[in-house]
Amino acid sequence: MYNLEVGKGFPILSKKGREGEHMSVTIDDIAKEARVSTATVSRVINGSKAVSPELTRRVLEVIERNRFKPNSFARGLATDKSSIIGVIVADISNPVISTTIKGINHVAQQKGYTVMVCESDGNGDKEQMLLERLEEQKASGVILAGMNVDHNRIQQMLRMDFPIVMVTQQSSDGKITINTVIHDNINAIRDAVVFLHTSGHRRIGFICGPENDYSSGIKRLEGFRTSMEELQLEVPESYIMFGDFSYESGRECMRRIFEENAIMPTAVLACSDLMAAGAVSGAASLGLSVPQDLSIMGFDDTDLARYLNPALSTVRIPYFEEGEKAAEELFSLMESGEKATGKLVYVPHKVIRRFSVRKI
Amino acid sequence: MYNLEVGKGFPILSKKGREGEHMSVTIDDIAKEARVSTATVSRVINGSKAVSPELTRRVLEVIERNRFKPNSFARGLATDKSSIIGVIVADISNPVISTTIKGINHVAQQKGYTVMVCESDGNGDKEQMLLERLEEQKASGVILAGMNVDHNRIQQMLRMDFPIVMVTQQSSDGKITINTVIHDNINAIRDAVVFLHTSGHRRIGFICGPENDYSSGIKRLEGFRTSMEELQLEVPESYIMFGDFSYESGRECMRRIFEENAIMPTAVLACSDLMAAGAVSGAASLGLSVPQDLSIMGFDDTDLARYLNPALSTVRIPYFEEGEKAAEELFSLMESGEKATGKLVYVPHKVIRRFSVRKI
DNA sequence: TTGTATGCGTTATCAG
DNA sequence: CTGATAACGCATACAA
Repeated sequence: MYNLEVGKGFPILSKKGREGEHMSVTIDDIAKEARVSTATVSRVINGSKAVSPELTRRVLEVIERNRFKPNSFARGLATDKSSIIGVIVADISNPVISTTIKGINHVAQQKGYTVMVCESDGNGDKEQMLLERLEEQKASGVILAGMNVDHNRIQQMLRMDFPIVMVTQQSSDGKITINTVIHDNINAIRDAVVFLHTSGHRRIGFICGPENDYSSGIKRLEGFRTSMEELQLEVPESYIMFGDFSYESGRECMRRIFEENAIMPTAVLACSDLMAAGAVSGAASLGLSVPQDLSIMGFDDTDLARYLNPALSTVRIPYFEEGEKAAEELFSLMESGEKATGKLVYVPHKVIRRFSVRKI
Repeated sequence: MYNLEVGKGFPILSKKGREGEHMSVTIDDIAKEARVSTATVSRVINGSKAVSPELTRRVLEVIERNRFKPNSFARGLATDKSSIIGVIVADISNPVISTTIKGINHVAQQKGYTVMVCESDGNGDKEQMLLERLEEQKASGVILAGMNVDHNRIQQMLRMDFPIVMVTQQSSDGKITINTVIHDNINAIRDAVVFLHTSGHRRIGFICGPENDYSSGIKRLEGFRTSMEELQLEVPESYIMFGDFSYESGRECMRRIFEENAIMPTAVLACSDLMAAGAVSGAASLGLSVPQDLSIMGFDDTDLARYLNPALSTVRIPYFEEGEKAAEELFSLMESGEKATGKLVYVPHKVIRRFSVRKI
């Protein structure tokens, strides 16, 4: 029963490989033991075609008993597909990013996929290299989380073997060709401004992201300018400072706002909780206490916002859900076989009132 | 030249697959175009055996020109190895963990490996499932980062196809069979206690991790008890509270220390910066300000420690380096072909003085 | 519904 | 140093 004839005249290898290496059980072993063909085993594994209940039971039993796991290389070789999805990020230890990854992971795991997290350090060449590595690995899809990419790179990416979706940031030329899930930066900032306005603030400073960051830099600044205008509030240019989302830059921007203005704003809106934290610290070192002397508002609603004293009023971006949706988009693309449909999905934000902004 | 005879009588397939699918260039294409055998191409790709300069040049040129990337499935099938290493963590958005992952990633990337990050949510079954998934993927090795595992599970793990190393936490039965890289919890806590003692504190409270956490719970408590004893300092049991490393638990523990003690400690040492942050907040809500009324010290030296006001004195654990070393250990295991050697490597800690502890 | 026989792209063995 | 070719384990078109 174990020696099915092989019609080619070469010797049958015994089950153990060259040097007693750990040979794992294969679909052939299962087939023989269950007295069916490998095709049948394959069918029950993949549920691809109907198999009689009797055989199904028998096969399943043998699979179970031998703890058979299909070899993913062989499977990949045969199908040209893997069950891995890649995620490229600039910095995995950034809380916003890791929360997004968590969301991606959550749905990927449910779908039986594993995610490969790759860090680019914000380096374009490295990013390209990782994309290629992912292509070698035959990733079924990839998600770019928090990456700032321009139109040229988008075009290159569209040529990859897998669908790509962006999350948290969108392509910088406005033409979204790659599917993207994102929060509405303009309206999120507008809502923050309105919140400040409602609290009685009229002179509002702004600590911005870098100018070369489309979604989180340019867009948010645009949101700030237009909403201030709508409210008919004036904004001296010296009320606007460009940081880089870091704590230190928040501190520095605060200092410059203080130094460059005879009349200080009564509130400062920062584009990340981290910069807001820096701003609070900077204000303190300038002898200003928050919120008595100055109100400060953050953005993101990372855990940090709650840990600070005073706890930060901020706008919550649901990064976990954003990651989940991105993964869902990716899977739907993978299922439809399309590289990109240009779909853009938004995730809702929400102003969170805590103690760093006071009513005046 | 393109039609090498095939001696078996079946038709030669044309290069395009069934439906104009994206067929990628294979080693055969390269071999034909460079007028050599696939074996030779394989040799130059892997540098496995000497190939004449002339052929090497020719092959390389063709590879370059066609942007040939070996198919990792085929390669894996032939070698039974992948260039994937798995990392299992409980919570990817925990800063301590993500920093460790960053370190792992750093060396893995250099070595040409990609890492697969899997989240277990601290769930044992899920952890087992992920381990099996990694086995299916033929991961070359896996790192357990910050996972609390007991002896039984270690034994199971040793049966996996790949070497495993633990980082940040060690096996809970003291017998280290799995290679691990870790910081010295006992001495780190001792150094913190000595720091407090040197600053004049004699009544010291302790906010501990959970009792079922071997490395970060039990060990640190042990460090606290023995070092207090060495210093001949008394510790009422009501000075010791068990948290779970969260901000909220830090707050709660602080409250209980306050409620359960007529004579308050002058300093409280928390086993994570996060709990220390909670403790600061808890103290504030009790009318105690830090460090005037009470000194509080953290552990880990996450970024949060610097962001807080007052900035936390704490003990720095170099998690990034710890991750790097773990990866290095894993690679050395992979190279030697051993599953485990029981090696234990320590990473140095350091007390960081900031402003949450005052001299008395 | 089930079985047979390839092909998938590499590596590695074994001859030259 | 080089070439021919048998695995590697699975999926699937084609037969039965």
